[in-house]
Amino acid sequence: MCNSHKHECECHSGQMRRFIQPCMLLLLYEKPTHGYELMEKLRDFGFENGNPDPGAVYRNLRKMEEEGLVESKWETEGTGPAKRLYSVTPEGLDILHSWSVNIRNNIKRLEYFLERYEKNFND
Amino acid sequence: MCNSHKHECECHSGQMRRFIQPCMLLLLYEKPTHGYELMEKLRDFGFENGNPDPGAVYRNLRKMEEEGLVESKWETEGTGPAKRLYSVTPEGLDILHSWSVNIRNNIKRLEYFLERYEKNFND
DNA sequence: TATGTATATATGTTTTTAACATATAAGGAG
DNA sequence: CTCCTTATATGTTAAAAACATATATACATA
Repeated sequence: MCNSHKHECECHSGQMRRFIQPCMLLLLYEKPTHGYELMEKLRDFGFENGNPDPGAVYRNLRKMEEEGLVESKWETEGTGPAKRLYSVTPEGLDILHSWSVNIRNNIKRLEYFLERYEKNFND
Repeated sequence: MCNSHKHECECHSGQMRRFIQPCMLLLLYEKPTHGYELMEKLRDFGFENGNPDPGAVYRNLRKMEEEGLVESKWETEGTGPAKRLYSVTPEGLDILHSWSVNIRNNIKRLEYFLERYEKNFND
C-alpha cells in the first residue's frame, strides 16, 4: 500500500475511520449472513492484509446490534458451529445511506488534495 | 456533513485517518510557515468545523519534527509573539509522495464502495 | 483415538488517534 | 489597565485500531 522504504510506512494505512461499518452494512443488505462469511467478503473492499481482524468484525456487529442497526438470530442448522445470522434494520439502512453521502464528500476532499499535490509535482 | 437525523451522525466524520499530516506537509512544501497560519490554511482541505484543533496542529508539527519530516527555527522578527517557522525535509517529501499514492488507492477503494452501493440503490 | 485443520464466535490488552479543554504569553487598540 | 488577536503548548478523556488469545464444533486422517 504505502511505498516508503526509509520510514517503514509512516503514513500507515491512512484508511478511512470506521470504514468497516458501511462495508458491513452494505454486505448485510445484499445478503444477510454471519460474521465469518462477512469477514471473507470484506476483502472485496480492500481489507486484505491477511484477513480483516475478526475482533473488529465481531465487535462491530455487536455494537451495531446494540445501536439497532442490525439484528441477529442463531442459526443452528447445517454443519459446523452455530452461526449468528445478521441482517440490516431500517435504521441501519438509514445509516448506510448517510455513509454514502459522507463517503462521496470524502472522495471530493481527497481529490482536492491530489489536484493540489499535482500542481506542485506533476506540471 | 452527515445527514442522519435519528442517530446524531453515527457515522461521525468518517475522515481519513491522519489526513492532517499530508495536508500539513503539502502546505509546508508550498510555503514554509508557522503553526497558526497553517491552521488557517488547513481549512482549504476541509478541516472547517470551526478551525482545525490547534492541539492537533501543534502536536503533529512536533511529532513530525521528531521523526525528521519537518524542521523549524524561531522567527522573532516582526510583530506579535515569536513564531516557529517550519519547513519540509527531504524525508518529509518522501512521506508526502507516499501519502499521495496511498490517497490515490483510498479514492479507488471508496469509489468501489460507491459503485457497489449504487448497484443496490440507484438502478 | 489422538492430532490437525477449517469453521465460527468472542473477549482481553495495548497503542494510537481524535476530541475537548485549558494554560501561557506577546503586543496592539481603546 | 483591560480586551482582543496572534501564537504556541500541554493535559485529559474518549474512541478506534491493532494485536493477541480463548473457546467450541465438526470433519479428515494418521
